[in-house]
Amino acid sequence: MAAQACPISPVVDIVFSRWTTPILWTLHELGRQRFVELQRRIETITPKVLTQRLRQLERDGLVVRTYHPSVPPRVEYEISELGLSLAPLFAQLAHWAEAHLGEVDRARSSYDAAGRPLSS
Amino acid sequence: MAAQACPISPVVDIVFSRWTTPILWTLHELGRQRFVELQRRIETITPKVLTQRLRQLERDGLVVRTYHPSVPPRVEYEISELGLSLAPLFAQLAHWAEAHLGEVDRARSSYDAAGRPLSS
DNA sequence: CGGGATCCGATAGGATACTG
DNA sequence: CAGTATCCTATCGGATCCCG
Repeated sequence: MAAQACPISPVVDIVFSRWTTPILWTLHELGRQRFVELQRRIETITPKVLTQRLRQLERDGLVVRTYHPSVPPRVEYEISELGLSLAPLFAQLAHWAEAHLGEVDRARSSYDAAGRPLSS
Repeated sequence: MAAQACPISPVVDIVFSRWTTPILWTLHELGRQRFVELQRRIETITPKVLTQRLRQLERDGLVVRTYHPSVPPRVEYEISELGLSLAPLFAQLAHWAEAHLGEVDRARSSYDAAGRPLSS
């Protein structure tokens, strides 16, 4: 479902699909966590969607799921080795954000200010 | 529409929303291009969606649109200065892809091979 | 607790025209 | 050429209930 002629599309689909960044970020910052903890951290996500995304991340090898058979059951999620290899990438992303997000905001303001005459 | 507790979500929304990577990549690799050229390069995108994404990228200041009033009209798109600042990020992404995409594939295979007993 | 099952509405995005 | 307009579908994601 990606777009050709772009070698990074596959990675983007894997790493930057919906909700994956908050999940990976949370796991990276706060370490191993249980399902409810993740749900509370991310706040706006529903259990259903969280499960979907966690399964996908687990399948892609970015996250490790550990099941503890007990009563009540306990399941913990943590970043895998492979997931950790994304850290520098995320760091650079954060750096870009800090450096250039203001410019984006300004660009938007000026774009919205000029009432797009669709030419010129 | 982003998720809290994750400082890079805003950037992801801007840079890695659907179709933006192929568009930015194409413009970056092949330089200034007209609408149809982009459409042909990306192949699977429809004119409507291409317009939407280009407008968004233009609004965010990542792409510059130049309108040449002539018959037939000519419109050209190119990466902006701000868009160019993403280059190292894309390079690192490509690098990560080359280094780790194989592991993702293997993880998927092994996940699919084991018929998920949902415990263990 | 950690989900799965089901229903359901919103919306992104494809297909197919048509125009300045 | 560079889009816009219209229609229509598919997928996403929210809400709710339930189960081991």
